[in-house]
Amino acid sequence: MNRDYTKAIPAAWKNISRVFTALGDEHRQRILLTFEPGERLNVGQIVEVSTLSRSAVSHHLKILREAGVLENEKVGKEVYFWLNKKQVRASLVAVMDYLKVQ
Amino acid sequence: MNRDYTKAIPAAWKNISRVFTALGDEHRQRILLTFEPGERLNVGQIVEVSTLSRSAVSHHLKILREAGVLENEKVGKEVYFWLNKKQVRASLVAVMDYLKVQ
DNA sequence: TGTATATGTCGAAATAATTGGTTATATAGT
DNA sequence: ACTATATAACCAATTATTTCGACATATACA
Repeated sequence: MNRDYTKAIPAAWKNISRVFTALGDEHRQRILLTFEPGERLNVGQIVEVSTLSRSAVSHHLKILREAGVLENEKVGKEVYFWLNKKQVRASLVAVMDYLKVQ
Repeated sequence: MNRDYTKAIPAAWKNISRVFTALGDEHRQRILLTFEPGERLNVGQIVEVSTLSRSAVSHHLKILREAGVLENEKVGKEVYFWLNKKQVRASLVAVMDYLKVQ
């Protein structure tokens, strides 16, 4: 029984766990599932197929970006987003390691 | 670009994604990290090392149980919880498959 | 430089989740 | 049967998140 975890959560876990916060919202899940493998989409395209306002989409994209789930790059006026496969895989594997589930 | 996902989320994904909702809360993460590999803890033990009230802990345990992250069994007066390793691993692997990140 | 377009940010209101006291149920021991 | 203990369920208050309009910034093009 690890009593320490009631007070402090290890830094390594904290970085990993942001993925869960990011993916724990249905709107953000919908955004993620909108991407086809390898595809890059700009904010306007995501807003277009979303039921949310532009600023709400922007908010969710920020959370996904800060969690490392999405990467982005500005190209001219537009900002393109894409799935950071490496980061997502690494986070999920790290969680499995941490919880010793493999 | 998958436009369908803006309206409906596939059932398969929905089941998987409950894990994220469950693990997206820091209190629930703390509870999970309290378990040592293979360990079973009853509610009283978890409350004892938690900063939350008994009813709050009970609530979080319910969410973790409904997401399939924890399993439980009543033994006498006590209810013991343990990590459902198989389920957690399966969910995380399914997410990786779904997002084609491997 | 002026205008149109794309996106981000801020703040207040709406919405949802969390919390803990209270009550209910079930079990074990006397 | 009665009492004590463990836990779950319910509900109201608090707290956190989400949402969207309005404003700000940055780029492209005439």
